[in-house]
Amino acid sequence: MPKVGMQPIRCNQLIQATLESIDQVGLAESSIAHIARAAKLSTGIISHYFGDKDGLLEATMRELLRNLRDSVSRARRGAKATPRAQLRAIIDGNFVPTQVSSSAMRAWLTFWAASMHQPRLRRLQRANDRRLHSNLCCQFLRVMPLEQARDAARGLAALIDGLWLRGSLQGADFAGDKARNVAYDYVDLLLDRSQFEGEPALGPPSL
Amino acid sequence: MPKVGMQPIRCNQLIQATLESIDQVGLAESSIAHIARAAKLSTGIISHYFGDKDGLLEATMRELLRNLRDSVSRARRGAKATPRAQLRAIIDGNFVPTQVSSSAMRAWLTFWAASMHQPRLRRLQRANDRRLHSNLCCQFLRVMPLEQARDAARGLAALIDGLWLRGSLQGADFAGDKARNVAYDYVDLLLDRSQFEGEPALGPPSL
Amino acid sequence: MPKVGMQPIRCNQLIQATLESIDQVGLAESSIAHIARAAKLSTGIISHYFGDKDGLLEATMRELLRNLRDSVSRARRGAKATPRAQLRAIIDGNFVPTQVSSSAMRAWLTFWAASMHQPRLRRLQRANDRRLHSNLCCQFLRVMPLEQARDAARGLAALIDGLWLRGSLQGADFAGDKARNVAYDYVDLLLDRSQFEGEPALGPPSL
Amino acid sequence: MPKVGMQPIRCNQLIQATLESIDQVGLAESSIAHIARAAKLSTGIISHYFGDKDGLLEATMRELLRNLRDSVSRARRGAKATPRAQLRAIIDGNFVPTQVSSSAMRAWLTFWAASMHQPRLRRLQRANDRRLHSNLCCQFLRVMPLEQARDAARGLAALIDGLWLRGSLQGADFAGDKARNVAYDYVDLLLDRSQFEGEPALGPPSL
DNA sequence: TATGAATGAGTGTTCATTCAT
DNA sequence: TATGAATGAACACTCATTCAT
Repeated sequence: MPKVGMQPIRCNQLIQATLESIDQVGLAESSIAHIARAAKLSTGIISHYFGDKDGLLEATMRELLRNLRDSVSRARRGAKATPRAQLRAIIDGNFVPTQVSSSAMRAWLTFWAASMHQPRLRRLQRANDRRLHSNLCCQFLRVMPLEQARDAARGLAALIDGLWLRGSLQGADFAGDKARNVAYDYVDLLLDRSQFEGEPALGPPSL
Repeated sequence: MPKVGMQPIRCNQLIQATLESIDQVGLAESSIAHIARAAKLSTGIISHYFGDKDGLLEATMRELLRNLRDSVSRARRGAKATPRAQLRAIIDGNFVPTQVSSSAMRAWLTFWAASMHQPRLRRLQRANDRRLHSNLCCQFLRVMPLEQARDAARGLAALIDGLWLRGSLQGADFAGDKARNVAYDYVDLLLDRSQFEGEPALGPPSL
Repeated sequence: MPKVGMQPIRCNQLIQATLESIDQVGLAESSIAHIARAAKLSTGIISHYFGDKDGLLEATMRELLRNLRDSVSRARRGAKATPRAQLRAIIDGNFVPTQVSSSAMRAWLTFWAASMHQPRLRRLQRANDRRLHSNLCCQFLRVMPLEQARDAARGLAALIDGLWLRGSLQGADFAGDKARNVAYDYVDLLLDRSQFEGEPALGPPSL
Repeated sequence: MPKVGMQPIRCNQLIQATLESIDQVGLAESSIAHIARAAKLSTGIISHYFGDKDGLLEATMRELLRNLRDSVSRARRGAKATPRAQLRAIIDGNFVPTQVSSSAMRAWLTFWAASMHQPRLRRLQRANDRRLHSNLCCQFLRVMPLEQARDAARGLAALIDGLWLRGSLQGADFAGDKARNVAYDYVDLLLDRSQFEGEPALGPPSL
């Protein structure tokens, strides 16, 4: 019998090495040889487990997305059920230290750019995007009408992405707290106006 | 036959071909041969005018930045001097149709990503970034204290970038109007709170 | 669990898979992985039984040659002892259905080509070639002088090979009957002339 | 202006190097690097002129076919118009020294084998095959009925191919004269029987 | 006996760059 | 000024082979 159960170990090794390589030299310079060297494995192992380079990149992006999803889920579970608390939790999930490390943010920007011309990556990005929008919209809908909620979700999603984008363009590790506060503040502005001006869309504005 | 005065014509031809190529196949697939073919020129001409490929890319990014700067300047000159009008003008300049064409936005995201690991491009991106932040901060400072103004500028800059980012990730041409309105609304929220809550930082709140 | 007595079973499995792979995708594309997959075995087993890929190929060619030899022997044993009958039997042995299947003929042409630059295969091919020539020559010698018999054998051997070659270059299964008749006819022409013109080389022309 | 008119020179250099490489180490070992080295050119030049390796191989096979076609045409033009003379001329064209050099014959067998699984090469081989058959058939038709002529053509074509095949499997340069005589003899046998036995298919048997 | 994980040399191909014209 | 022929290093990927289990 062959060495068994290595698959998840090797896959993770290679995905981490890919993230490391993208962080350090960028996707364009992240040759298979470079990644394999970073993982202290041979080049052949990549096709063995991922078929080809695109397979590894896709798996790496999936890992990134899964981490984010988990991070947001965890934050939301730990928060109260009010719209404000839930929205803050979503923001928290997006700005926990693991997500705002220089390495993670660079990977995000890299995959965003790559997804423009790679259908597989694109699909992943779109699905993630829709989930974020839908999560935000859901919460806003509890306190404002549909059209307003959509715009609020669009704005908050853009703000989060924009904060990330700017984070990834800074070399040093990014001031996650500062970013989070900017987003918190935006949520407050949106919710406070809603409470002040209009009627909640569904039920009482139990903020 | 040594034709003279071809330089600006050729340079522009090549820059436009680069943008076209990035739009259509992405930076990774934009080989010199591909760009030269799109420009209907030979490969050799690129080193002739730009030294090497990086030179062409840098020139292309400069062109992009110049266009944006011009667009913002034009919008601001046509606007009233109030903070709100100036902020809206900056937003307008960022969302005029030429800036929110699919082609332009893809180029932006591409260069953002590339600038992470290319010092030359990075410097350009940072300078542009600082100018936007400073422009926004300047206006916010007229109606709020420094710390608040900085956060407001940070937030608005992030929102603008985020709206662009999301625009470039959509295949079709991007709903510039919708995006602009989201940004307008954010400005309004920020300014209105400031007017309501506190004293303007400098002079009367002549909004 | 060490199963015993698997060797001949596994060897045959692998040889058949090799022939199948050569038939379907050609020798150039017949990687060890491809062959092992066709045999529903692992790649490692090949070196276990045959040392390396060349060993497997050699064994496969030997199998091919043994089949042909057996086929000819069987046909000759079932035929009368006259030169004409024996020559026809040799032809029959070369054109029985198992030998003229598309799969077998493609394998033959493949190994012929490979044998040009692989000493081991070459030796096998030469030995086989000599046996055919000698068998044919032997029969012709009974009815014509040495020099003539040699030329006749050379011609008939070439005709048989040529019919095979053309068969293997046709995609569909090859018209063995047609081919056999062409060869029969050639034998008749050679023998009839000999009977008509000259004295047999050895003994009476008991055709 | 660039160095001009190099294309035919380089193409021919590369085709000759391909033949040389196939002769010396076989197709399987004829890597692009090996061929380029033999041509004293760089590897990149092959894609420059032929697109890829398959393009070069196809061009090489075309060259081989063109040489054969020319050789046969030349021989036929220099021969009398009688069926026998024309058939001998076709044989001559197939066995002139350039065609029966070790190098040429090995290339033939190589391409025959390769054509089994490469549609492009296959098409070339089939076209060539049909031309030979049609040429032979045409001549036989002048002295025998259609069905007989077809079989005669099939037989002679197979004999020619078989003689070549056997030639290519011999290491040393091949006895073209001997081979030619065997084929001549076959033609004589076929024509003489026809003259003796039956009526010519078309017109008087002006052999 | 049999597996398949792992290797790394080798392949075809692409590409930025150079340079003679 | 402009070309495109030519280079050769770098790339992703394949593969026969080895070996721990």
